[in-house]
Amino acid sequence: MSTPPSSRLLATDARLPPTAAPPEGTRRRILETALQLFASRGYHDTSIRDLATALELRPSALYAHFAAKDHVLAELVRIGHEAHFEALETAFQAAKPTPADQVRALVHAHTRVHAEHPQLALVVNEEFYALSPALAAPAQALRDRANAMLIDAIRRGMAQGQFNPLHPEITAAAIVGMGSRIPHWFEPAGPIAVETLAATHAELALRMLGSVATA
Amino acid sequence: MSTPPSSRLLATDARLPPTAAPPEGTRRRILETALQLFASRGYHDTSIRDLATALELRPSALYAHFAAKDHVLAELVRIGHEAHFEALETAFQAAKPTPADQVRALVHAHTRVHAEHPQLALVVNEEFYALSPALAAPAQALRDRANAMLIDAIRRGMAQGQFNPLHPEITAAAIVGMGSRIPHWFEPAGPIAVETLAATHAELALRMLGSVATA
Amino acid sequence: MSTPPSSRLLATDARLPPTAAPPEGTRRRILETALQLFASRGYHDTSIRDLATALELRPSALYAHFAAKDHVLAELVRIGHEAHFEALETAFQAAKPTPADQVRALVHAHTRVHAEHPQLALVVNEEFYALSPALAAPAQALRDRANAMLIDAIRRGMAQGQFNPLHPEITAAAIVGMGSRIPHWFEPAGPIAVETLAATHAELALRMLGSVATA
Amino acid sequence: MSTPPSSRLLATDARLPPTAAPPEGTRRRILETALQLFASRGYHDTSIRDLATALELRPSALYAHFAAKDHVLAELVRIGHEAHFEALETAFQAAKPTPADQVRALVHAHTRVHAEHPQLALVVNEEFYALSPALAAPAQALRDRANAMLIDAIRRGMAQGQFNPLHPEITAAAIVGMGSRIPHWFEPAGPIAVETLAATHAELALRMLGSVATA
DNA sequence: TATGAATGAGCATTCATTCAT
DNA sequence: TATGAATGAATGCTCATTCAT
Repeated sequence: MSTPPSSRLLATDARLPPTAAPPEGTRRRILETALQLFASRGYHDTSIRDLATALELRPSALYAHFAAKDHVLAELVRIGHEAHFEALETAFQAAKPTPADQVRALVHAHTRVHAEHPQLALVVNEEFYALSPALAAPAQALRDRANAMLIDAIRRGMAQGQFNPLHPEITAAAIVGMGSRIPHWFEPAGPIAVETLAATHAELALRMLGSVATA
Repeated sequence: MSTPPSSRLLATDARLPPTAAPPEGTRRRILETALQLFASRGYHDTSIRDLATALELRPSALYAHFAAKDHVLAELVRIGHEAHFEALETAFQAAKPTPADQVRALVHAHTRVHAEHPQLALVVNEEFYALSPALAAPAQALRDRANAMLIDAIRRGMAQGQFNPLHPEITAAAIVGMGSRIPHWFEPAGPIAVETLAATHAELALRMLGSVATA
Repeated sequence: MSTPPSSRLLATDARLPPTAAPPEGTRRRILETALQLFASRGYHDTSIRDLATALELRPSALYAHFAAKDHVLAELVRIGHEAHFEALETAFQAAKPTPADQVRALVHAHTRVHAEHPQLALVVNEEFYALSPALAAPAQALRDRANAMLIDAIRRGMAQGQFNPLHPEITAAAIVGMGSRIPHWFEPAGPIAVETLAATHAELALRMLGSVATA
Repeated sequence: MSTPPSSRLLATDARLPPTAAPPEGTRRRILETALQLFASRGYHDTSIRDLATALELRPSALYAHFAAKDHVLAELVRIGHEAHFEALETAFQAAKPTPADQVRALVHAHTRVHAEHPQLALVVNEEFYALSPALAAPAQALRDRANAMLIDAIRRGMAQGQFNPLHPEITAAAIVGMGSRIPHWFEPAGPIAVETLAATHAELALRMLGSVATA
């Protein structure tokens, strides 16, 4: 028998993004607490009992709010993807219509969402695979649309001679990946401000793309 | 009751790196099979019975080779870290002693290891947290040393005026993170060659650092 | 492979003493059935499955009532010690305040408890060691207090010249031991009445002490 | 999860009586080590692995010496009963042919055996029930013959008007029981000498029988 | 004699879930 | 909405024992 594992992520409070969030009440409390637990110990290592204990509720009480354990995860994944997609869409629409500004806006928003909601980002990115295809489908659709926005901007930048990536697919994957890694090292209460991180990631993306405006 | 989740990673064979690998025999077969299962379904969603079934062995037989389930994971994590560290050290020593060449060599090696052993990379990066601190300690030490090699090269490049990163910490995290993301999107049997990926990541890293030689 | 062992004790019903007993319900049924099984086959040779089968319950149902197998034993040991201690205290208070009468009352009560609850006596005396120190502590404290009552009466009898034991410690151990042995040979449904046994043990104790009143 | 239980008996070395003992060698070492473990933790709580570990042997090695786990216990029980019976027989034959002297001799020997071999006495008396009837039979026969020797002496003493027990069966059980209790409280290295204990128990027996010589 | 690897049954316990209240 | 009691399947692991070497 071994000592219990260390936690994956120790952020103090697991907030749900205001938009796309469910109303106040027990259902919301369940989601917030599940977010905390799934982020720190993983979906499969969190039992319904653990969740109920943290909520000061009996396990059976949860079934008045969610049909099954994986529906709780599915709802968190849905919320995370919707908040992410809305943030990207809003940023994109507010950006000047040049590829560089659009990429900057998209990466900035992408980074903010990950830095401001690290637990949700972790659960969305790393526990996603625990969902059955049916439950994962809506989220996957949003994910594909978000990726398409970035890739489209990159293509236009290349077509206009503004971007000069070494390899567009690899570069796009690397840019998106910067966001996914945030919960693993970035501390919201640490020395780096979220805005600094977002701005830096945006400029890094342009450097990676060989943007003529930046080079 | 939901349909079973889709697999996280569907690579055909889970190879162990030749160096730092255990000798042939049942112990080795257990590690290879566990690697496959842990990579595709996660440590917590793989039972000893699943592992035994895949090995055509009885569950109790595993305990003649490993003291407990988490010792299997710990061994995989150890092997992964040792292979990674050795690859980086070898590449570093073979590189010309300029910061740019050293960064290029380190990122190239880092990328190769992740692309050639995606299951091991996934388990090492994403199931690491399931280990107790005691079992995780040796791997953590190697990880810290590997990170230090890259950060040291970056610092020297900055001191010599060769690198001009927007923010060294954020940039270092982004460079290292490119490797960690590989198993999530890169397919060894796909259209991009490992060598292309490694070379591209290396050049991307120099762009991110604002390397004068590349800019 | 050998034939199964014979039972240690085959009394028909395992009753719990009315005082210090838990209320009716499943928890009580578990204790009564566990008492029967622990007495006849021993704690370590009784599995949770055996217990559940005898109760016509599934093993997992027991865990709604007791945290672990050893908590069932600990509760039985607690009940046994409390009933024993209460019986001794009551008998002591009702006795005339002479050492001889007090010893007679204590040994009489001690004997009755063992003869009327042989399964509980057996479990308390012979499975006690299977408990961890923490779970055994409360019972041990009561045991010490009960022993002290007898030893104190013996000392006073000696001081008053009423008892003339060959060796007080050995004699006290022998007197107490008469009770512990009861479940091993005495049959409540047999030819000797409980009252006869208790009265005889009381007089035997006085003989052993060389009581002047009896000699 | 509970802390491990305390040991039932903590005597330093578990010796086998010289008579009826097996020859030197591994078989003997197994018996001695098993005696120690069975006495301190009980037969059912001692695994073949525990035994092998204590012997610095592999579990499978034990099967070259004993057919099964319960054969080890059966052999210990046999040795214990033979040593006990021989001691009683020798003492009886050396005693003067009066009932009082015979009882004195029998109780003296009975006590010595229990005090000098407390682990064996414990295992013989308390783990006996773990044996199947077939394996227990030879020991049971010796036990019955030993009891008969004492009861016979008591009957003769009564017939000759030398004993005046309150109740012969109860008194006989109490006398025999003094021996069985010894391992539970008597410490060979403690302040009471074995000879003192044996002599005291012998005189206590005569007091209990209302022996005219002693009264 | 002793070993290492394996077996098949069994262990205590936990799992997600149900259901009458 | 929430509970207490229960379920049936599964969990990681240990058991006594076997057997080829």
